[in-house]
Amino acid sequence: MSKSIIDVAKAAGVSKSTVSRVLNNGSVKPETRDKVFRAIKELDYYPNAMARGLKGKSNHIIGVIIPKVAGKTSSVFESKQALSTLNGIEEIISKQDYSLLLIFDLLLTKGNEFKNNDHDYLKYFRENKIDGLIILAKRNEDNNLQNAINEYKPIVYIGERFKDYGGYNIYVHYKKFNKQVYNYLYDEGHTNIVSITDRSTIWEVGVRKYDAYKEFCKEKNIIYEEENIIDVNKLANNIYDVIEDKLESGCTAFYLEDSYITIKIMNILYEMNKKVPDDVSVISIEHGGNDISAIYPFITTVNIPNYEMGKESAKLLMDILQNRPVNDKEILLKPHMIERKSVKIIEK
Amino acid sequence: MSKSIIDVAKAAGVSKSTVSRVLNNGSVKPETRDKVFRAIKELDYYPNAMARGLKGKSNHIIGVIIPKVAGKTSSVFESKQALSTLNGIEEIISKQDYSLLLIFDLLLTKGNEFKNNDHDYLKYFRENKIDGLIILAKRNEDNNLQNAINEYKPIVYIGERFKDYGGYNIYVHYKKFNKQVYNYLYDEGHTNIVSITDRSTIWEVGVRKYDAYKEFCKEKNIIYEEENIIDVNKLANNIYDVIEDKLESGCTAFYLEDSYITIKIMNILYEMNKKVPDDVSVISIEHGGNDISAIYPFITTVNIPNYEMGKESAKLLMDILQNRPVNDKEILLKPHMIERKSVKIIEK
DNA sequence: TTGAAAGCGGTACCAT
DNA sequence: ATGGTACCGCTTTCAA
Repeated sequence: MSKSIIDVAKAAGVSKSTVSRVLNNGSVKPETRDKVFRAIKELDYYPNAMARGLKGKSNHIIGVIIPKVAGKTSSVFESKQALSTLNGIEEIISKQDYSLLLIFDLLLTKGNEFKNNDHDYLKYFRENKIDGLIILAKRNEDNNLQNAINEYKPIVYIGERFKDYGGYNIYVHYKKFNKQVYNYLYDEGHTNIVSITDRSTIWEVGVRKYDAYKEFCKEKNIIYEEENIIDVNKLANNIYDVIEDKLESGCTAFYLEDSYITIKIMNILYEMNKKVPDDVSVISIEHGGNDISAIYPFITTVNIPNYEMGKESAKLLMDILQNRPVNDKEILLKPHMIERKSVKIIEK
Repeated sequence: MSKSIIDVAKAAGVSKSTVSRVLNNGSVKPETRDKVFRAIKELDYYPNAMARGLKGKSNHIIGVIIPKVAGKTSSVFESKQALSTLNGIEEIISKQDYSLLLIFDLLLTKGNEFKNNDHDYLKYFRENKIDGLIILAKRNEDNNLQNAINEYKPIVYIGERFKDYGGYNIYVHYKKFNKQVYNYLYDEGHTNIVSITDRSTIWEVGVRKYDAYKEFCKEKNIIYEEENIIDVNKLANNIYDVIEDKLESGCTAFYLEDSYITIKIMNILYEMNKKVPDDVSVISIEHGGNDISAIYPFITTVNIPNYEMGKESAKLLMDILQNRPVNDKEILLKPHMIERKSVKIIEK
């Protein structure tokens, strides 16, 4: 049988109000406080978080909404983006004695776009299960979020800039950095660039590649070819053929989405006996620290600060929950490139 | 302002008892039920999980204790073991509309062993935050667990066989399978085998290698050399030298702990211009599906069913929580080896 | 089938 | 500084 505050009160010879005060750092005479603490120890008493929550007290749980892409074989816990972000969140959260409630939200594919499941994540607020929420997902089309920020407890959205949102937002400018990558390759002499991307990723990185490429082509006066961005989800088992095709038609550089794709492509290039960067250049995105460079130490990569995004969002949330002043409701983080030896300089 | 059961009762023109009955599938006249549901919809009412929990009702949250190894740079969300297991858990849990509360437990290093932090994970039960618990950790020395199984809600322990525990246990026989690996290499003609392992992993796989190797040596009449098991945590930056050393002293096969170590060693062997398996044989452990074979398609691996362990443990927990009959309190799962082309047959 | 009321384990206000 | 008590939102028993 579990002990209640009344048991403690009896054991300590005080009223339950006093015990409550001790528990909540109210003003209590030191001796009384000691008595109560002794009783708590003796009885091995722990306050019931549920009962506390009833009065609107924090339960020290924050929710993280993690998108699950329906139909994708690889699951949430295999996405480097999500994992790095969770890492960052955990780093902050666990120091503050908060715990993480993972809320999985199914993303349904709808043509080329995603649609959030009707699963209503806001119910976790309504049910009072969480004190705050971090959302890692495509949510630009999510109207609920708009209302939620007024109605409920704090919500931090991680991903792209959420226009007209007005809530807390940690973001990276995906289109911009994608363009920077294209420009970098261009400056090294590459014009026939093929991206292999993954639109079914949880964030918008892949999606923004299209706009970036379009702008890039326009600015550099290159003919825009839609097939120069390949969505792995659309490829069945013919990646090999597609790569071969692209190489034959003059592609000099591959821009790869993540470690999974990079590994796949590197294996294929190896089978083809193509050398990087002598035969073809390669540039990749690292979503989780050095997940690519650990395997291929010579590949030039762009590092997306997912870990930092997680960290910043958790910090922000903690600040809000603990009534510390918040400077910026929106924080922009920037990817950075690490040049290694996988991009060949092509003389023009 | 959030709505309460009383608001619904008023709107529906019934008493709050009736609303409660509707919510909990008590017997209510169909028309009344309809009225109440309509009111619930209209008001956008959600029962407060806290208030429910107060009466001992399930809150549909299960906890997962995840060990964090203190001082290790790589974090929880980078351990393939933990991730695969979480994947399995998530797979089951989310179908049943439960969510996961992650509880991070710091593991302190104490000489060669680990010691659990004084962080008391049982408080999550005492505080009524969770309905059940899955523990992924080294806990063989944990006495609290012993009491906990009687005192609290269901706990499933994943890892090794937990002797004299009496609780729910999903396990793999680590020593046995380690020995099978050694025997396999022996049958292919290898006797000078070096393991590169990681004792600071969250589970006992690495630790059991020592016993396995000892037994193996005894049975096969090989001189047991402690330095033939190398703990990466003890190596500073001289892995390269150590590998070179071992190769020079006649080592014909490396038995590698996980994908991180495998990647590291493969890179070093590449630098040394040593070919696998011509110059040296390699066998690795996959903790997360094909995390190694995706990168090195020719490496022979042993697959530890972490995903399945997660799945089984979650199933078990769900069965218990939902009062379904439970057949086995202990479930043994078995790793399996996939032979590829990284082990050379040595003629004697 | 339904309603009234007690109680779950706390918090917080009002007295003393 | 401490105690008494109303109340948080819900479940459950008892009576009607």
